[in-house]
Amino acid sequence: MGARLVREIPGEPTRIGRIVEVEAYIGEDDRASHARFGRTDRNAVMYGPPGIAYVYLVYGMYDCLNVVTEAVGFPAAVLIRAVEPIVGIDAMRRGRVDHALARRRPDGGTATQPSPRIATADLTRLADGPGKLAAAFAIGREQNGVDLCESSAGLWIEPAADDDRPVVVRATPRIGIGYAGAPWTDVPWRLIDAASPVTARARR
DNA sequence: TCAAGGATTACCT
DNA sequence: GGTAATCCTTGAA
Repeated sequence: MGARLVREIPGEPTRIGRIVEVEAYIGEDDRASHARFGRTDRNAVMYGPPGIAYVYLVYGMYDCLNVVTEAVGFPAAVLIRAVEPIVGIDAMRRGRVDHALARRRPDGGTATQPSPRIATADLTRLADGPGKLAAAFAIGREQNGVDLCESSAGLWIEPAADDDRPVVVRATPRIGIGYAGAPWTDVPWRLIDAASPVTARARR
């Protein structure tokens, strides 16, 4: 929380965002975790070393970025749910629009497809969800398995700057995991920076 | 092989 | 506040 997510793509401006919302998924016992069925092709990186990106597709249309945590052999990860845009705002907007365009079906007839209506004007809504964040930072499953502790893959995480605003942590239940059942639907493993304008509309 | 459903979002009422 | 969109992964057959 408060750390900086950095994205470097050749020919594009650098993107930097301050992490203000995350969720933790811890072990095979956690019925909300992708590791709940044990090791599979999809979740394999969760069983590897910490500091690695785990990127997966949700609902057939959005990618989500996680950071693997814990020791080798123990599956755990932190889902990055929202960032405050700091650097590369226009590139983030472009990422959102590009994602929306890619989602459109080819127009087979005369019907006009509406242009993507992406609310890119409001900075607090540019990357305020896991799918939006991945689109804004041009992150996809190609980044699954990259080392987030070094810069060679063009995607990494840095500590907060010394003069960054301190994080005010608020913990709540995780979002969208009703299938997990009690007690997993209630454990407060979602963390929010309560002082961030990005999380001001956060549920609960 | 098959059917079910999802760590979300945008758009509608 | 409700729900469609959309593709993969998963467990079961």
